[in-house]
Formats: sequence, C-alpha cells, structure tokens
Amino acid sequence: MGHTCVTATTSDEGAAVPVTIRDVARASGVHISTVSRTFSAPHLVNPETRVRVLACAEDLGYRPNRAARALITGRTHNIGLIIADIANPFFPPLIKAAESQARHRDYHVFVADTNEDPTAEEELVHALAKQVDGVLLCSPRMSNSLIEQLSREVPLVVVNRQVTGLPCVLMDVGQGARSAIEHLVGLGHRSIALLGGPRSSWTNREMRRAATAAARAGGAELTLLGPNAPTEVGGSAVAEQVQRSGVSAVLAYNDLMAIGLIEGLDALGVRVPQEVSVVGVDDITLSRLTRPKLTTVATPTGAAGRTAVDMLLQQDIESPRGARGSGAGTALGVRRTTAQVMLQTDLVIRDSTGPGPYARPARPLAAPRGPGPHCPADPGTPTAATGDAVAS
Amino acid sequence: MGHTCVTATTSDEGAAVPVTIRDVARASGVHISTVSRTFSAPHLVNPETRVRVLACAEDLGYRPNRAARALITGRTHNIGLIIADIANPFFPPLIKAAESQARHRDYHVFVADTNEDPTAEEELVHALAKQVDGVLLCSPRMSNSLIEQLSREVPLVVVNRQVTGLPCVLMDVGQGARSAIEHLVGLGHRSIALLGGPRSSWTNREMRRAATAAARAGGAELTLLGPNAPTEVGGSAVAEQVQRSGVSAVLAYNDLMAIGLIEGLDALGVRVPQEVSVVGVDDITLSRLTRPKLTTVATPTGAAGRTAVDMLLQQDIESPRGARGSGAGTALGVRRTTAQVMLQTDLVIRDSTGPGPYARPARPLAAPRGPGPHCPADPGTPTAATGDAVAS
DNA sequence: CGTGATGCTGCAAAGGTTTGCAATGAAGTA
DNA sequence: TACTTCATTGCAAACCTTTGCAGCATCACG
Repeated sequence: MGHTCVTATTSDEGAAVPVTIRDVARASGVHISTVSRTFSAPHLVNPETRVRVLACAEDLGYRPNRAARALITGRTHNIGLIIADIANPFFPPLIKAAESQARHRDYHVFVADTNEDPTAEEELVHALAKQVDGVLLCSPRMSNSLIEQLSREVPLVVVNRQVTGLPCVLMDVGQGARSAIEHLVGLGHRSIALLGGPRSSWTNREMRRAATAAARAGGAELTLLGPNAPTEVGGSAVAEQVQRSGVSAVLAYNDLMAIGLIEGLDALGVRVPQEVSVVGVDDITLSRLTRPKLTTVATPTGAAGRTAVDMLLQQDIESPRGARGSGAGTALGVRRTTAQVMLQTDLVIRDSTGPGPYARPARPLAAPRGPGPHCPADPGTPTAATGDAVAS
Repeated sequence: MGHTCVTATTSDEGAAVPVTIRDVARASGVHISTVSRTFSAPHLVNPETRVRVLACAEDLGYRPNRAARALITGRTHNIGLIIADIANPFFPPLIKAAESQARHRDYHVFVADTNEDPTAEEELVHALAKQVDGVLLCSPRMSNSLIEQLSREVPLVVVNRQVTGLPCVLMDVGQGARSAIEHLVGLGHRSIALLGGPRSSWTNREMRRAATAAARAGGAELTLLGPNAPTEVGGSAVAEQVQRSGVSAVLAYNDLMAIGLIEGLDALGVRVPQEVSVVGVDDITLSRLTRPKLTTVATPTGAAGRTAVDMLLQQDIESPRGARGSGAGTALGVRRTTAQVMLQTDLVIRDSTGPGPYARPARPLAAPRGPGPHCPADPGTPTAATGDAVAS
C-alpha cells in the first residue's frame, strides 16, 4: 500500500545476551540464592554483600526475569484489561485510571481489545490467564455463565455488568436514564425514543428498565429503537427511523451514538435541539466539542478503573494462586469476598436538549442555549441532578 | 467517591486448581512429553494417542502455561505496544490494526500507555522485555540513544520516529506538511503559523523542516508557535497567541490541537475558516464530526500498525532469543536487517480552510464550504493531493 | 566453657514446559 | 532369519528464579 522503502541495511549487532542471576552470582562470588535475596528480600543479606551484588548486577545489566519468577511465586504482577473497543472514547480514561492505580501498587496493566466480539473475549481471557494475576472485564459481551466459568480460571472483576458471585463495578445508568427522562419530560417532551445499544449489554437492559419506568411515571410514551452498534455510525443509521417515529426527544445508549444521530438528523434537515432533543450517556471529551454541545449522563469512568483495580488486587492478595503448597491437587475452598460497587452518574445539561411540544411557557426549565461561547455547565463542574442517594 | 456498596457476600469457591501437563499425562496414561508433543508437534504422536490425550485435556480443562513454555523456548508469542497516549484518537486505529495483524500470526498484543512520559517509556520497556518477543514503540519521547540502548534488551520497532540502525515505520508528514502549506498558499494565504507539538517529537521536527521550506518556496511567511501539548487543550491554549500574531492560516501538529484551536478561536469570536484557516494532521474520526469539518493531512495509521508488526515478527523470526544453545554466554553476532518504511500521507480538504487575503478572485481554488449536508471529501474517499511519489 | 540466639549464606527442590537422545516394537527388505 | 528403517514413546536435562532448611560463625550471657 503506497509505501516506499527508504533504507534497508543489515548490521552485525551483538545478540541480546540474556544475563541471568547465575552470571551475577559468579561475578560477585556468592551463591545464586544470595543474589535472589538481594532483590526480593534485601534485609536478609549482609549490607556489604548487598552492595557488591548490586554493583555486579548493575554492571552486567541484569534484570530479574519476571516470567521465571512468576512460575514459582505464582504472581506475575500483571493485570489484564479486556476492553470491548479501544476506539470508543469512553474507555481511555478508564484505562488510564486503571494503569495509574496499578502502577502505584507495583503492577503492570496489559490492555487488549476485542472489537465487541464475544469470542475474542473468551480467547483473550484464556491467553491472559497464566500471564496475569487477574483480569478486568470491561463491558463484556459474552454470557454470564461463560464469565462465571472463566472466573474459575483466573480472578475476574467485571466492569459495567452485573454477574452474581463475581466482584463488579457498575455505574448507575439506571439512575442516569431516569434523570435524563425526567429532564426531558420537564422540558415538555411526551414522546421519547430510547436508542438501544448492543443486545448483550447490561447497561442496555438497565437503561431500558429505568427509562421505561421513568417515562411511565412522567406520563410520556417511550419508543424503543434497537439494538444498534454503539458507535457513531450506529447512531447516524437510525436518524431516519427517529424522524419517522415522530418523537421529540431521544435518549441514546451512549455519546457516540448520540453524536452520530445528531449528524444524521442534520443531514436530513432536522435541527437539534429545536426539533428534536438528544441526550447521550458517558460524557466523553468529544461531547463538549460538537455543536450543539451534548447533554449527557456523565459516567465516572476514572473512578471505575481505579475501583476495579483495587477490588482485583484485594481479592488477589487474599488468595495467592498456584502457591507452592498445592502439591497433589489440594482443592481446598478459598473464602473470598465478592463486593459489587455502584458508582453514581450525573446529568450534564448542555445544548442538545430544548423545550418540547408540551413545554410550559412559564418558569423556563430549559437550560440556556445557542451559539454562545460558553455552555452552562463548565467542563470542570458537572451539574449534579436528582441527588437521590442510591439505596444501600 | 460517591459510591455505594450494593452487595458484599463471601462465598466458598473451589480454588483455581491449576491443571498441568502432568495431570493430563496421568489421566491419559502417557508420559508428559507425549502430552507436550500432542500440543506442540502433533505429527509426532500416534493419532489414537493424540485423540485420547486431547480428550483428557479437554476434560480436565487443561491449558498450556505460556509462561513456562516461554521460559524454555525463549518465545512468548506476545508483543508489546507502547503508546504515548491512548486517549489520543490517533492511536486506536493503529492499535487495532496491530492487534489484528498479530492475531493472524498467533501473537497477542499488550498495550501500555505512557502519558507522554519518557521515564514511563523506559520503565515499560524494561518491564515488558522478558514477557514479550518484541516491542513496538509508538511516537516515543525518549532520546535516540536511550532507544538504541533499550533495543539491545529486546527487539524494537519504532513508529513515528527515525532511529538509525533500528527498524522504523514512518509517515511522510514532511510531504503532508508541504501539501498543506501549498494548499494554504494556493488559497491566498501569505502569513501562516505552524503550531508545534512536543519538543522531542520526530514528527514535529519533520513538519517544521518541510513547512519552512514549502512556505519559503511559496513566498509565505511562517510563524513557529510552540512547543505545545499535543492535545485539544494545548490547541485552545494558543488561540489568543494565534489571534495576536495576525496570521490568516494555521497548520497544527495534529487534529486534536487543530480542533482545540478552533474552539479557542471561536471563544474569542474569530471565525474559522472565514477569518482564519486551520489544517490538522492525522484525520482522526473526530475531524469529520466537528463544525467546521477539519481539513487535515490523513496519516495511514492502520497500515503503520500492520507494517510495524510485520517488521517485528520478521526480525524476530530470524533471531530466536535466549535459545537453548546459548549455554556459556555465546555472544555471536546476529545478522539482522533493519528496514525503514515510509508511508504516504494525503491531504483531505474539508471545511476549515478557505480563501486568504491574497486569494485570486478568478478560478476559485477553494473547496466549497458552508453548512451543506455533505462535505466535498466523503469519508470513504480521501482527496489525494500532490501525488509526488517519495524518492526511493 | 557451654548454651542459646542471631545473622548470614549455601544447598537443593520446585514450578510447567520443551526437546535431544535413547529405547521399544513393528514392519519392510535382503 | 538377520538387518535396516520407521514410527512412537519415555527419559531427563534445561530454562530462571524462589524459598524452606540446614550449616556456620559470631556474640552475649550465665
């Protein structure tokens, strides 16, 4: 594909000389176990010996082989992070938060992308199982039973999905959907569409449940559209359908779809929010950059990443896998606590929602809008809505 | 942080029973070496035995321990992918392409994010060194000499940077910058600003070099602004500076900065492209979604990911590391070819560039623009510009 | 001087897999 | 029948590190 080879030289390079603990031992005149201890239990070795060993190691450029170490300790100090779609801007903040949290605890994170493919998810868990101490499963698309089964192979923490018996980190999208619907109803919308996401998405089910209830409570009619791909394309593809359905407001599965929908509606000559109001979910960076700026349910992705890592490590520390003692298949039960954490969401009102057909002229509930330089909700200060604490 | 614990149960789960090759051997009544061969060299084992072993393995849920295998073969079948910033939408397509290419060759990809931090880059290479067969370094920020030094520890392929002696995948941003400047000059701009990126970025230097030359050739004045953070914030932060400088067009280091700049200018009441034209680099998905849609230099990120993986694997296959024979520190030179591949870029003209102060009224060179439903360059068909083939 | 404690180090097994070599048996050939 | 060849399987070493145990010397104390 249109590429040109600029240079192609062949060079004699020194081969990667793998320097092992043994080399260091020989160089510093001690036994390998002493070298090992110098690194993994320094307090057990004579300070003089220690500095000598360290000097030799430094000299030779020795680095402990983590794979070999893992083989015997049973801990790799890695954690796997399986993501439905890296290209979805929802995930990067989660990834970064998880990585930073892990780094603080001397762990490394390996990220893998599944392209929303359940099969790839399963494969990846298998592939990662022996190379990490645990796996974070973000917005998995496979079945609950498969997840449970996989959890016997490697410690799992599930994000954005509820699996009984497994530690989960959830975002309260039910609450978010409710807030969104209430916001729309308050604006005078009585005919609202819910743009569904992937069929196997827990978030999807949760939103539908809550939105349906909230619509009924508010006296509005809810039209369900979906399932759809949770992408910009998935959103723009249903623009026509939305137009035909005659609703005055739409709650989309996520921001990407909401943005795609706005694009699609724009192409059809339908104005947002003048003719149709649109609400997204996630509050990705992008939602602040489009015109109109998107009203959306902000999900605490960073907190989710941090929490998930914490839960995994906590669970992990309690039960070291493949420990030395398990000689002849000791199948002793391990007592472990599986907590499920629910994180709150916040409705951020920007410019993609406006008064609907039943808007009461008095007491303008609607957020100010228009092409003004600044939106009501500044990036730093998301507008908290409907502050109902989640029941414990 | 605003989260509520929903459930917290403790359950007796069967411990993760690590089933090894030995268990399978016992169950199927053969020696472990036969089991090993069943998986790694099936043609060497009797078909009958094979099916029996496979059945037992399936039964017991056996999975080869890749770490242990790597310990002896010296190949992990993993490759590391170190990325400057996952949140930059430039990278996901590259990551996905690399992953897909790797998967085809039975390799797994571990992605790690460095937050544009050179120190983190070095640490990550060290951490990955023993767990992967090679590392792809994407847009590294560390020094060339450090990269060379690290390359002795683990095979490296560098993306978006030229390091002599190492295989590199480059995108011809020089050509891209030239096309962009020529495009702007053609539109009648004579005073152009170049929004620089990170100081240690190869792309940055390359763009400056090419843009300077192209501006001189076109009789335009080029103002250098930077270095800046390669993000949306970095772009919006210099909006005022751009306004003060009085230029009529800007070429930004990347799309993110271009979009941030447009935002910033908008806040200052400066209209794009009426008062200032803006060109980005990368052609991220987002650049098609903002208003105005962004004129940009499209970089072949997918191709870069694929190519990089290919180069790594090719180099890797030639020289198996840590092979068995290297008993007493055999430091034999390995002959390896280090190619450098340059991928072409394309200018995609959209709506963020328009006629400048010196535009000739006749022969309207400018791309059509305005709020029309469709932009001139449809997503699928990027407008190729200045088709100069790169000199070999 | 004997006893015990303490601090440091060496020994060797273990972890799960691969692989060169040897052993076995059967089949083919002279 | 004797010899060769081939297919299949077992044996055991090796990869690099950790760690329980034992050995040794030193020191304090009674």
